[in-house]
Amino acid sequence: MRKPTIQDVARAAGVGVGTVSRVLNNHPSVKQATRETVLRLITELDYTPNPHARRIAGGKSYTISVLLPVVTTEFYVRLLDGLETAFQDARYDVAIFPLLDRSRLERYLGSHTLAYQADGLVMATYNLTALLSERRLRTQQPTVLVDAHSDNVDCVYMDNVAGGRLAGEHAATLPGHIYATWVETELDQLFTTRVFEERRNGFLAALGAAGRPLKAEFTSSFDSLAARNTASTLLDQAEFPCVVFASADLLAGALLDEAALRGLEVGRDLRVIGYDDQPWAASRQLTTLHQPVESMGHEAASLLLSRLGGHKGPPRVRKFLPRLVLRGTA
Amino acid sequence: MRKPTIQDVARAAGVGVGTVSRVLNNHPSVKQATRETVLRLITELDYTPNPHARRIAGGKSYTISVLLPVVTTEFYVRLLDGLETAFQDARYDVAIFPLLDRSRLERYLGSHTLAYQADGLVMATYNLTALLSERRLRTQQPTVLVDAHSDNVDCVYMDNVAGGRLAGEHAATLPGHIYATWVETELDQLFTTRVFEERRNGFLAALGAAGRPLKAEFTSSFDSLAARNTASTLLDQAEFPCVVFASADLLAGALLDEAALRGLEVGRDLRVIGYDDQPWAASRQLTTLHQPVESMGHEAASLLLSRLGGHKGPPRVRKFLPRLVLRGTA
DNA sequence: TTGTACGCGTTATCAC
DNA sequence: GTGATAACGCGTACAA
Repeated sequence: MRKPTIQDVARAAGVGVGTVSRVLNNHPSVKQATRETVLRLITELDYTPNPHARRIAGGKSYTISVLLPVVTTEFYVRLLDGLETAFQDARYDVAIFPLLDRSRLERYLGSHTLAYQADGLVMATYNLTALLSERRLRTQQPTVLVDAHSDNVDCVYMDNVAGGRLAGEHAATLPGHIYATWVETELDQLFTTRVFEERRNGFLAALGAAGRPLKAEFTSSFDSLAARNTASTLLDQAEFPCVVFASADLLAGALLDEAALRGLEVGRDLRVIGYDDQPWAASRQLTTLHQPVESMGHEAASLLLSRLGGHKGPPRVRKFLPRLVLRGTA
Repeated sequence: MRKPTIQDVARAAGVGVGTVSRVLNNHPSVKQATRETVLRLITELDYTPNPHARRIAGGKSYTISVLLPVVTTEFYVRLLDGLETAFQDARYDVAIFPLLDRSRLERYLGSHTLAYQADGLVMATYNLTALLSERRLRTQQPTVLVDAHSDNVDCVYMDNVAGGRLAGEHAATLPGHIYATWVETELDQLFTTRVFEERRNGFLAALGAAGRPLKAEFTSSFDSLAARNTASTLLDQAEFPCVVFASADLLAGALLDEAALRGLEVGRDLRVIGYDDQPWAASRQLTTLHQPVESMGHEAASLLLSRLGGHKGPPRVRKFLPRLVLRGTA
């Protein structure tokens, strides 16, 4: 059986194709009753618009390219979730382009994808605008940066300095020595991120303002084994009671594991502040910093969609603040 | 200035649009002279066909979805290179769908991408056919598995057992105790791979056949810090001369670093056999196993394209053999 | 508020 | 071999 087309829906609903199209695109000038009839028949026939036909008729691709580094992280899953939800509501497709390697960026630039496949561009974590603009011939499509800074294009990012500060301010209210663990910035082989540097700056500033010293700090790479080792080293050297700012929940989790092994009472001998609010954080009572990542993705989409809608004006910046979630561990 | 269309090319070349289309699609029935004229004008006008128009006219999406786990690895870069090159030659687009998370698979299934965006499916490393077929309503598109096994669909993969065996056979010819290092199989948080298990099986079989014992083995997670620690531990315990099969070049590299630090003469006191033949392997004289990953990607594309071309018949299996590259370290 | 008809840039099917 | 021309499914201006 053939896939139903807009014609089929129109015929079945006893209206013209124009009306169906208007319903699809949320045109205000459709009578409520008609709209309902059409919508009913759309679901009844299980009709889905053909995106290709739409693109050729509309002269747009209704597609957004998302360039993002390849790191399996809660962060990117949630970011994509926010982006995709918002874009899908606006009937835009999202084409993900994972940057595994510098050569892959070349491939993206070289393919004709760029020219046809994307009305807009979302770049996550890395600001590749310079790289792009020097290579791009004509297609200078609207761009928004996520989790990155720029003076030239719209961008949204998390305020990691503020997050570190929140952690520091809270830590300063707690008794005992203060420790911290950071993540090595080599997130993948090619690029680096500065988020942990920023969290550290905020944290140190807050401690300084409160007149509390940082007893010692430790660095780990971002994997569970290394996290466990770092936790072990820290607990070997620590004087109790103490409070540890683990700048990623992965590190915080390892700390909790190791503490349990040693019979330390978390929340008393050892207090832990995490960062990320991973799904498991609540059940383990982890006090941590929650980041509104989906909202950030949503906002990024809004900014881009407004540009696609013709919005002119200077680059806009949206900063998102993490929120300290107080639970049992600190 | 508007993008040139097939009409513009036809007019400029003094031919009909049909002819231009035939040239584009490599139809044999075009006179050589005409073809050349058309091709010249295509480049002159900088014409690129509109893929959306093509899709609606052709009734196909000319797009292949590639589902792959998110691991920043030489392997996937090269695999994608092989796949994309082959598909682009056949004028197919590649839509990459990184599986960051189980929820993302749901998103893929839920979107209408599946129905419209893909004529075929490539699944790398994980066999998700069961998951897909139970969810899919009608669109049962041709599928090929890469780096995974299946009895029901075409698949291509590297013979890791053979690779381990090659390493073992070579190791057995060398003097000294034999050690090995493996990688923890938790490649990412959700799925696991069995490649190291397979390499180990092959390696042990070869040693057994040669009557050589394996003195000791070590396990590391797949990151440079852990690799370095493992290398250090191994060299602490090893008796020299010895030969180490490092089942990933990352581990082999760490071993070379650590050996240099201790003043060990590689190729004499310590012999190292790696696996992967990373770009840096040649310059460091690393004896290692080279995998024809691009070829594998190319073959996967060929299998899928043949199905799209109407090929019927039982599932085909293509096994690719790694090749031992003898350099200085062993 | 709604229906009709045209156009988008291709491919495919005819005749020539 | 090659040139017209009819689809393909949708958006949209225009008329009603």
